[in-house]
Amino acid sequence: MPNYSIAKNRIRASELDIVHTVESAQPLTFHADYDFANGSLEYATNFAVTRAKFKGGPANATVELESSDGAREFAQRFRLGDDMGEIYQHISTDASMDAAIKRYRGMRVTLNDPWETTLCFIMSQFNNVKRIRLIIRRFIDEFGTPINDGNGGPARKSFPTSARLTEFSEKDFRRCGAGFRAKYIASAAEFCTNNMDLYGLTGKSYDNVKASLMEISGVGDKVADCIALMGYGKMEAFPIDVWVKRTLERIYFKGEKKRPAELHDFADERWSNWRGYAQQYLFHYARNNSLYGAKDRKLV
DNA sequence: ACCCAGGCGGGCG
DNA sequence: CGCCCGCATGGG
Repeated sequence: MPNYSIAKNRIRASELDIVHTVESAQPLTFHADYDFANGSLEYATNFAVTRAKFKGGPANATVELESSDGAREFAQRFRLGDDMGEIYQHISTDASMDAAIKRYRGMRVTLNDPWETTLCFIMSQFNNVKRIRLIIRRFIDEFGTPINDGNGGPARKSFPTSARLTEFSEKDFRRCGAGFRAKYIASAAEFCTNNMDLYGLTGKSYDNVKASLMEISGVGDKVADCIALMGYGKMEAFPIDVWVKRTLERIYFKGEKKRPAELHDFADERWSNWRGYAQQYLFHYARNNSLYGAKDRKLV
């Protein structure tokens, strides 16, 4: 039985919780607008605007798109083809994971444009989610190209391509609040336009993709894993940020400090090829629980 | 005021 | 290799 179905502009999907998905700090949510009162999401992609309205509970969600054009892309972007039952079975290895899954059931890892993902996660280093959103929005405002959504709605701009950003300089990026990351972004935009084809990496192995990404200045182990996971759909990727590190140490190592390499090995063994999903649930769980040092928060 | 944030590159031992 | 440091900036 398929995990979702599309009929014209209506999508039915099991295990899709849009709220937790947009709150879990993935590239799409760094600039998409979600209206909590209406249960509607709006985002720009591929020079088109997609508007979606969500109905029903997360267990059996219905998504109504403004037009049928974006349906296939929506399904791809929210990974509706994933068998969440199978995934949960793989990653529910203990009481902590069970709790995270129970609380955030239906939260998806999203699949985003590789360059968009690269820029967002270069921006993420030594930064916080709220400020990443702020800076990314400024980048879209400043450097994005206007989209005619044919609806008379609020103006939208496309996410600036790497080629587009080569028309600007480190100084311009700094003006958007990128700070010391501005030089990485200038370098990455140039490199990804002239030296590396990010879109040519699709279909390569996780190890291959990650190694290539790490050739980009400003992309290290953690950021490369984020891009592999959310820009290429590599579920073997396990990004270890401060939240995930703290949480793993706390839950599985009695609070002892562990080096990333050891935590990578631990995750590989424990969650096998679905560790990307395990990571996203751990990350979101940690960020929303004071137990792990988080302050109370709603949407950031 | 002080502290932290989805880390990284470079320099040192 | 591993370790340590500085880094821009806005919000709690």
